[in-house]
Amino acid sequence: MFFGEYQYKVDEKGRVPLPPKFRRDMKDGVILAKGTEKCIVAYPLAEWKRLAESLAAKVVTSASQRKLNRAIFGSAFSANFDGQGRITLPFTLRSYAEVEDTVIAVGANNFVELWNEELWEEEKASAEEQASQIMEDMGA
Amino acid sequence: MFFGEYQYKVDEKGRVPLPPKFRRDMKDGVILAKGTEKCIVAYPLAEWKRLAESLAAKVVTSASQRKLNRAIFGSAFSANFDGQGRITLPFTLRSYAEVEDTVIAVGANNFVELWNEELWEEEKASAEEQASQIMEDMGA
DNA sequence: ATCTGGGTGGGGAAATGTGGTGAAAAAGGG
DNA sequence: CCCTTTTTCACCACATTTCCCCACCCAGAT
Repeated sequence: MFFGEYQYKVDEKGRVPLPPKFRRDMKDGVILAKGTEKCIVAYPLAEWKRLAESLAAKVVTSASQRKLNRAIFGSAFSANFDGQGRITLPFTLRSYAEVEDTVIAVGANNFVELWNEELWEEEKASAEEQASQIMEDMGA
Repeated sequence: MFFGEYQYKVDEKGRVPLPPKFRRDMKDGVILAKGTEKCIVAYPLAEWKRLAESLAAKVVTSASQRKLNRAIFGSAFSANFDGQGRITLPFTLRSYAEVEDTVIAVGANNFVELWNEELWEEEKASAEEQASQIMEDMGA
């Protein structure tokens, strides 16, 4: 289970460390993919397989099946930790998430999200706003 | 399992490298065929055999089945990797998929698709749209 | 003060992408 | 049927990139 928020530098080669606690749950391998929001998502290998299977099972027609396959598998990259606990982010993903010299690693239960710093601040603010809105609705 | 998206050059002879990870799962041989969408599909030999058998089981039934068979088997070519990990794409397939001097190799679980760059961008956009739709329905 | 764990930076060896050359096979014409 | 021409395929060579390992620094704990 992943939680917490950590800030790291991205070096010239696109390498990013992940928190030691996260590494332990990802030592079998990591799959990187585009998030629905503008971020990079890192799944432990087992978790990603589970997700891919449950998605593949959903679809009926073969045309949409193929299309879905492309979306799921096409945007995925496998990554490994080096001796220092870093993974290299492919250029296409960095560009998509606007990750440059700083990255925020956010634990999100089954997976980890990697964000551009400013985009994360916005996302967090709006998430908290929504949360307090929901809380109010529940209280009333 | 194939996944990820890679861009390569096609040289004057129609040769295209595939990612090293893909090669390992295709070292027994590759079959190239027309995709249902406007792309080239590359199957590992084992996967191709499986596909051929499941088609052969249905072959007698209808005229449309026979047509499908001809379309698939008629457009199929076997290919081998050269010492540099490249395969040569037959001219008919290149022409069909509008592949010229650049190609995108996309992993799609059991097989690999080869796309013209612009056509792939279009396809990817619509595939991702569909995928996020499904994700929302699932509540993932 | 020393030791340990973790973040950052850099260098060197191996792997990979790309272009080219030559030999063998195929095709075509005499 | 044989010789010539063209095409195809496998191997060679280079430049670049990637990956893996080593070294340093900083902070907290012992």
